[in-house]
Amino acid sequence: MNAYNHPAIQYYQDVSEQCIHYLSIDGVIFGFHENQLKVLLLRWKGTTEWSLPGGFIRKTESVDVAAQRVVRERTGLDELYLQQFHVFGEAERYDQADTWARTKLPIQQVNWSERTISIGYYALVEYSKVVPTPDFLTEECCWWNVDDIPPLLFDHNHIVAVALSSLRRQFADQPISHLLPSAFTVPELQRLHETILGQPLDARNFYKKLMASGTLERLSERRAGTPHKAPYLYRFKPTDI
Amino acid sequence: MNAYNHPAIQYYQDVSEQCIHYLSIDGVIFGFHENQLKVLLLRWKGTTEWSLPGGFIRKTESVDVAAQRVVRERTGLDELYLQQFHVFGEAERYDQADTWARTKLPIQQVNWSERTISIGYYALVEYSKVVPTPDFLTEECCWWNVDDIPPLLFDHNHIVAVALSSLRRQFADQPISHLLPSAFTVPELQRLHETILGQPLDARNFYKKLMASGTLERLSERRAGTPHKAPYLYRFKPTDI
DNA sequence: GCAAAAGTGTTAGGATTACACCCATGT
DNA sequence: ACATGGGTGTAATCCTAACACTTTTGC
Repeated sequence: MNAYNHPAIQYYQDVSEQCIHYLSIDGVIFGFHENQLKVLLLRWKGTTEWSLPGGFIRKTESVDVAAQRVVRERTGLDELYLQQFHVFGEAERYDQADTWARTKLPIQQVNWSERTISIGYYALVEYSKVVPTPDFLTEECCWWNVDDIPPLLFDHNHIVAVALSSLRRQFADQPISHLLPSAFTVPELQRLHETILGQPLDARNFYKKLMASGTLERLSERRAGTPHKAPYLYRFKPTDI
Repeated sequence: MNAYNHPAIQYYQDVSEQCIHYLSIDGVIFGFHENQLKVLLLRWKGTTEWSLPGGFIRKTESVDVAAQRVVRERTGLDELYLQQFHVFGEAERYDQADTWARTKLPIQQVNWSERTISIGYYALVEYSKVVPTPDFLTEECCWWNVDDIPPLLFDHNHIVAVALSSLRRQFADQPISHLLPSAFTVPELQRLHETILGQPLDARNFYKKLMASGTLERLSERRAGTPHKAPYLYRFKPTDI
């Protein structure tokens, strides 16, 4: 394949015609597995360089819909907890020449050296339901522990950091349901909160506060297949509105 | 003046060349005066229609800088507390035909019927320092009590509502200095907080909490020229970072 | 002097934190 | 039996909310 029929060229031509210039979406897709908060990253074809998934907004498409599209294409998931959290609008967000060189795209061919404003969204998804799927510019899509993220392309390390702090602020005082399956145990929820907060929590106080919130209901089953005492399963009460 | 030399035409031509398409900034400029939270609005030429101030982003300009520019041009102020709070990106945010008719612009002449994504910023400014200045499409710029805002052009009533709730959330638990002069009295600060929260506060508890925060220092002067007992002036301690 | 606002301390209640033991299960 | 994690109550502390009187000043 030479630079002239590189799939990026057709893609950027289509984007150029159909999408809004200078504007993009970056998605920080959070999952939770084995007591680790994870983020979905993409490895670019023929490189060892990683980035967040992203995309562009069609000229008549709602921004939220575009963000959903981005996340859906990488995860296969449709019903999403999706939250706009920041616009990254600096005139020089990163070293463009360096970054495009690292992607190994024949970017000279596509007139896409303009500056980009990016709208950051984060998604909270159920890890086990995700089918990580690379796009046509990338050859690998997989989960990374947020604590072990390598240096990313563009300013994506910064975007992840802002997403994480937004997530922490937003859920400072409410239980997070979206990263777990609909039925879960209290200790599982506690591990999730501990991971996001980055500090251990007292099991008794956690349990008490949770019950006081009145949003949980205990199911009749317990979590099977574990060693030791089988914990009860709970779910969030359906909100009847 | 006919439609062909309407200043809007030249403006939109310039914007079209120099600025990013489909993207704009709307500014919710908050002030505080006579125990009322106020917002700066513009009345469009030859109409009784009001809107928020707004503007466009130059192709190589940081979004924050563009927002500063918008606010500076309407207020004359340069050092601003400015906060990005939401992106309004719905595909159909308002009835375009209706809105453009209400502006009485010869908008058929300017090819500007495209959809717009708007980045919302709010600014907290010192009321007395503002020189409200209309732009070339508007003939009046003045303060409105947030509680008395008329039906605005575009979806600007919605934007104000979101700005206000962001402001309340953001300052749920910290004193707001930016809407008052640098030296102020505790009762003045209390009125401000009461106005933003929409509920009365207990003076003793307010005072205690404020002092406990350790961020205030009492000046030697008192507020002169008031009837009754002269209150002490305070200021926020300069943060030595 | 009197009306109006400023300035301040104490107490009660609610929420948060700290802390320890028994239970169920798989090995 | 024992190792491992689950499940739960009580007491101390801190924070928040309620509440009233004296001081100052202009009129």
